[in-house]
Amino acid sequence: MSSSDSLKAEIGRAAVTLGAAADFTAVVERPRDPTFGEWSTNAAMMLAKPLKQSPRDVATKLIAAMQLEAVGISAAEVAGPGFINFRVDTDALTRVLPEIIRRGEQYGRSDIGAQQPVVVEFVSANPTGPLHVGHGRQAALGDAISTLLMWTGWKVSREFYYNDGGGQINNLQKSVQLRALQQVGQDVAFPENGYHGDYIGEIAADYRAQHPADATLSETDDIRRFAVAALRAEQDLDLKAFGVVFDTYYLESSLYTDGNVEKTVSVLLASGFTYEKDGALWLRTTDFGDDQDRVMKRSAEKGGEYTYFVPDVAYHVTKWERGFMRAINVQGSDHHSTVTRVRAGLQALQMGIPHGYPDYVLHQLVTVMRGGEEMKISKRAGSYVTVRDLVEEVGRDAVRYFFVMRKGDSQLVFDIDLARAQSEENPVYYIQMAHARLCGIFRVGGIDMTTIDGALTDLSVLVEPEERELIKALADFPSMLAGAATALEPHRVANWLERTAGLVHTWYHKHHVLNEPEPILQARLVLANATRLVLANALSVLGLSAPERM
RNA sequence: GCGCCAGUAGCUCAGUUGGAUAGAGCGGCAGCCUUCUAAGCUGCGGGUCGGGGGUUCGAUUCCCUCCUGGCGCGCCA
Repeated sequence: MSSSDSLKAEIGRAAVTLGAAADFTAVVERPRDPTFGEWSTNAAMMLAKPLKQSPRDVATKLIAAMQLEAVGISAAEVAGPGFINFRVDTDALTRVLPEIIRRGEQYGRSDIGAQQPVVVEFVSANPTGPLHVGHGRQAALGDAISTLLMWTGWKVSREFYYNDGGGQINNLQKSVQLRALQQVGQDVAFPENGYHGDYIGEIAADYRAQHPADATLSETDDIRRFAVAALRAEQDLDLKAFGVVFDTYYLESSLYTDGNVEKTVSVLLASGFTYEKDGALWLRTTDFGDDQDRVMKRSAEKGGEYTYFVPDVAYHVTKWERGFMRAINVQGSDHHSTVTRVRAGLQALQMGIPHGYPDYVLHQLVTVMRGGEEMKISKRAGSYVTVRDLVEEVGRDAVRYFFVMRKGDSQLVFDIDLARAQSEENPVYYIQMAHARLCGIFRVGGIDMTTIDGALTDLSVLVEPEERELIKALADFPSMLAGAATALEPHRVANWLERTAGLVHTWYHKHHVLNEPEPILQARLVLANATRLVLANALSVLGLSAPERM
């Protein structure tokens, strides 16, 4: 139980003695201005109306009714329109430091998820080209969300869905085939909507070298398999460069071979929500909130195949049947039209899947700037920046940080020149530097940090304002993390890191540790060690390294 | 035309789920290295929170409406 929880409970108890409803719960938060104290509540303003008294009167009575010492409060005062500000005594404040060190890499973890299984699907790029910067944002975001959920007690499975079927794959196969034919001197036209990237020609050359038996370059199945395998291998390298590891790769093609598509179709047919029109099979998704009905199976003139929609629904059925009570899809906002469609398809099955299944985290697309010009991200035009290019140019940590430092809802301009120019004053270096500096204290002092646990140290000497602010930030880490996980918003971790790193630099600059009198030295070593640990934990949540020296 | 997202300092963006005098970084200006890393620190200036209504003790936050930008609206994926 954190100190704010016990304070909240005490406010609630006191409120009931004044006549508040038994289920009254106060809001306790950090006041904006640190001179107001450590905690603040608006309870008196919330109670003013039901109790028919002025907020300030309620506040005064509330304070009188509370047992402040019992919850570590040294002073309480009424402020403004009726806020109550609380001051925490130093002993209660510093109590968190030994706890942080004791829990170490576990500090910040909680069991909100109760070990329930959740699948987080992200990247899910078609194997038709290398991963571009948009995928990079998704990889950083999806990976951080997954880690956040793990930290808050969910059993997380990271999943990559490969669209290795459908028209784009046929397009890929044709593109490779035509490039191969051109390479052996045949005068064949290359379609405008084919894949124009240089990598297509490379794959074509590799195919010819490894399949000498296919002299006429007509084995389309072989070409398709070869091209898909080659691009999957490329994407794996991209992901490896980025440090993202998936638990499962789910192949769209397996939904056909395993019979899941047919099974889903038969259930939908039996549901009564399908109909035929213009020779095609439709699903009445408008019955479930979609803005138009969707084609399941194309008419004979259009090839008679299932649309992407059907295996997509079948895929999400497997998520449910594999035991994932919760599913989160991280996608670019250009796919947002699939949200209601997939949910509608799952509802039409009437198999007890919840209405909001799956959850979606949609992120706005990334605009890439280079040399002051916007680069068009188009796989078919073959002009775009890959994840690997980016990692090689600015480093993995910096790329990851830049992609998660902003809320997914806001558009992200990734100016490559700026990212490189900023590398010396990059926020990620600023944060990592704070960690390295703290490690430096132990290194220079010749002190083994593993011996600093604070269990028997007198921490009451940590009275400087900069120290109290820093300790509060460390104490807030678990609730910040829980909030970020609940909202699926990793950028909150980044914001916390920047703020806390700033507090570290301020403290470091103003107060020394080594060569201070023994009691202060010991107490500050405890603070330094605890801070170092929490910074490292926060960095690891975002998939960033915590260097001990830079 | 309809749907989703966004609009906050010169620029890039936060804003703890409705709280107090709206913040940070960068840029600008002025300072700080015999002291644990100057990859850093301190101070100053900078605002019609897109506009207008509404809800209430209280709105950047919730509702309505308009303006601007991005994305989507296929028998593509």
